[in-house]
Amino acid sequence: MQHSELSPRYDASLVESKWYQAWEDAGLFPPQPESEKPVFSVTIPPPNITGSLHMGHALCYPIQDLLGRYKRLRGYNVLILPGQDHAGIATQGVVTKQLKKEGLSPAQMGREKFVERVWEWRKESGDTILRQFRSLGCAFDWSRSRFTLDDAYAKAVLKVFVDWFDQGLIYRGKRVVNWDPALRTSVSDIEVERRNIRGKLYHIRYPFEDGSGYVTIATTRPETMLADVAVAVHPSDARYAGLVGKNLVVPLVGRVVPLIADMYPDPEFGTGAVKITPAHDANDFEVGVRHKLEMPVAIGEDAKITEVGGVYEGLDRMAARARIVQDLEEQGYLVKVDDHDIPILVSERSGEVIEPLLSEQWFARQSELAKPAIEAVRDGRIRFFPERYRDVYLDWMENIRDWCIGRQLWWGHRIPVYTTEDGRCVAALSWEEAEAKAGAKIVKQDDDVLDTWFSSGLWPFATLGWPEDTDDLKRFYPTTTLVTDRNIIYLWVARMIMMGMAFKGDIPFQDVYIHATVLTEDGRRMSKSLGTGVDPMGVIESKGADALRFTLLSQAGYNQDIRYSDRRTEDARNFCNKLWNATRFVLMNLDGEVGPLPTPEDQADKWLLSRLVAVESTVRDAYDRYEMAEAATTLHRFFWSEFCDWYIEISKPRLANPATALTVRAILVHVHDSVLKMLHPVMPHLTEELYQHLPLSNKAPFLMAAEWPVLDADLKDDAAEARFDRYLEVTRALRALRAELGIAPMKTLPEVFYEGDLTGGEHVVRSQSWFESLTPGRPPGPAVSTTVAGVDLHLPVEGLVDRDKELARLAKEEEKAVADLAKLDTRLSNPDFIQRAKPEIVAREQAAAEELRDKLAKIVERRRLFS
RNA sequence: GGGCGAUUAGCUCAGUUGGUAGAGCGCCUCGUUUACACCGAGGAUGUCGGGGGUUCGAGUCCCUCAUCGCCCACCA
Repeated sequence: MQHSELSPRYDASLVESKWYQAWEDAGLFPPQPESEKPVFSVTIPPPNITGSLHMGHALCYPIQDLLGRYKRLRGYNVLILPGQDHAGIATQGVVTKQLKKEGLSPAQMGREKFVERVWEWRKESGDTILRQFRSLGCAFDWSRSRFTLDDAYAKAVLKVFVDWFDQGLIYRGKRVVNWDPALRTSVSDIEVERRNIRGKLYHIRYPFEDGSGYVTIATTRPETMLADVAVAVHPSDARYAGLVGKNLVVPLVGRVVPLIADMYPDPEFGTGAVKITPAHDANDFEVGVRHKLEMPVAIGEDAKITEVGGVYEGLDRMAARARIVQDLEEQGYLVKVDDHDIPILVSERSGEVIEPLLSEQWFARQSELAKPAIEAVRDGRIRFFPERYRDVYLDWMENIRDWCIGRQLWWGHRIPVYTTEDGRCVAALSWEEAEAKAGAKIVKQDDDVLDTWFSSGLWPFATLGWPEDTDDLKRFYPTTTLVTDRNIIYLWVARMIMMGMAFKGDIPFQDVYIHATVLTEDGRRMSKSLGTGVDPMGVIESKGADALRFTLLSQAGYNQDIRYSDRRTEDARNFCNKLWNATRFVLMNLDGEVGPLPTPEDQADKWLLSRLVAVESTVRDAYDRYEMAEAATTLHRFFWSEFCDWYIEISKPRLANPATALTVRAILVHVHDSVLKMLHPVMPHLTEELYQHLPLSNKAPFLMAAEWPVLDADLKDDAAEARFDRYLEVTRALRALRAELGIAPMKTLPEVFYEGDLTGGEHVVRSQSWFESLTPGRPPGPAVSTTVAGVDLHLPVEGLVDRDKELARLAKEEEKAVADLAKLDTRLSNPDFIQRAKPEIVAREQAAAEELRDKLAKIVERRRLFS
């Protein structure tokens, strides 16, 4: 290909989809079928089919793509298995909302029709997500894509349920659950958000049945008194000594309830007496169980008062509260009302206030399952990155509670429990199997579906074909790495580990990388409803997927938040352009194929190759530790500053010289090639395009399928780097001197003089400070001078120098040197420092002080010349 | 109430094992030279959240407080 094909400006839209298609056509996404290579496997967190991808996804999935691409380059056989999650509650919510706009409701349609409708939506949303993954450049194995509600997947889910059921790990029980009255389903503890709101604390008088006074209780939810079955006090509470066992009458309701003693009430709070409503409060439920109390339900699934509430029946919970408070007041039961901050639970799915509600639910016992899952993390078979999340996980697992696995929804895996004519329950894979198993006629299947996380918990092995003992399962399980969000450590990560240990007897993944949350520029949550979200697809359209990837990946390490800023995408876009143009420069200066890498003789070559070895090692190590940001910024800086700003500039005169051109060309191409490979995991499309233009002798058909750079460690040369840094320092000093004298940058001047050692770096200093010649010694005529890194520099001037300005410049130089020297002298005159600091530190400081003294003497001399 | 993270230049962030504070953006000055103005050169800018302590030496280690964020927790 000719360089003339490259325009002076990079246009991502012309490049990205082209290469994505080419990779896919070349079959580079699936793992190689027969391969001796080590395996790297990932099953991606299946996104919910609730709409389109957001900025968090634009970080999460490119990280996984980055890892896959990196490992491919490093010689691994890579599987990145994609898919989607049916996301029961969330999806049912989305579709219900859509139906509402059409004036329809799930209830009207019936279960079957509704589920059909959700499948239609699944197709639509699924396609959108797929398209977006592709535009992000994710090289996932689409041929193995899975959906958590596919037939094969469902088989795995049912098997797990039936096994656990038969082992007695799944049971039906009455508990107070988090009831979402909007979605009419229970939701798990980890899907509700605790919020404090300003509310009231009502003090209410409960008279004794025998008329001997009353007990005052405090409550924030007076409407629940309709279902009160007791009043409890702490057994040690002296105020109630002798009263326990007597009966009280619940006001308005008239129910006669006992005063009981229980450890639950806190004598310090309020009056020390608590009304007990087992059906509407989890704590009260525990008390109710301990004391074998009745558990009437006064607030129903629709959040309205039930027939238990007598005259209040049919009122909404909020309206009921108002009425009850009013009635209490009128009838003289209300003692006082205080302002009080009260905690409420809000459903993360619907935003509705959760109603704690007693209901019959399916539960899975967790404590036994947790044990091996705790062990696996404790003994390091599973590692968390960043490590701090290990403790977060362990804390939760060690206090794990039984898992309410049933949801009152239609969209999901229907619970495979069947009831026989004679009222027995069996779990089975199908209706027929249930009849066979029970030896009786089945009359109905349970109406509920499983919590979505029950099915996603099987993801790392169900996607690979389990329960069949497939080749994929043998080759790719346990997977290598899980990349996900910290919000679902409990919901998902913990469940996968438990289920993997239980059904595969082995960990589901070795590493868990928890990525940062993407926030807005001012640190707020990105949310569609708040209007603070930024659409990743818009960024891709305007600046390209590689620019977006670089923006996010260059901020991804062990941090917990990332603030997304459009300005950073501009920088990333500019970086793309820089890479593009550097390639143009290299190509313009080539003449046919380049030879193998020569042994560096020149100081500039030694320096660049030594730096390359260092960079490669840093980048490889950073990728290995999931420090994507470190890798990306290291490459950014190396390429822009060291390769472009210095080496390319230095190479310009050397390319014009036939004696050095061949070497320089080979090094330019070699280093450029290495950078493209190392950067490919971050910016796959652009690097592929540029790689395709390089005239390499051992070129792979695709950069994506190439090999990670293998460098000769002997090229690392610390002495050469230190020496070269001095040339750069001298060059910068000369440029600064010119700038201070008002001489235009890059305008070549005839001659500059120097005293000191610049052996091997003369061409660097001369060309980069823009002089025709760099002459040892002092100039015959007048000059302005400076000293840096032990080298005296003299720039001849011809009466053009403003005497006052030059004196001012020297005064400034002197002032700085004096200040620096004073600091050093203070340190060096401290006997403790001389005695206790490391000798090499002391020597360094002494040498620096010596150099400063020398410099000061010279400045004094130079001032004399101008005064 | 407990745990975790953050606090460094106007903004967004780096700062390895303690050894005289860095980058990008923005700002000021200069410059279109045949890779790139989505560029190059030079420059200005910091009581490293506050207070203690350890140390010859602390942005870095220890204690403590403050502010912001996240997670966990049964106070009616």
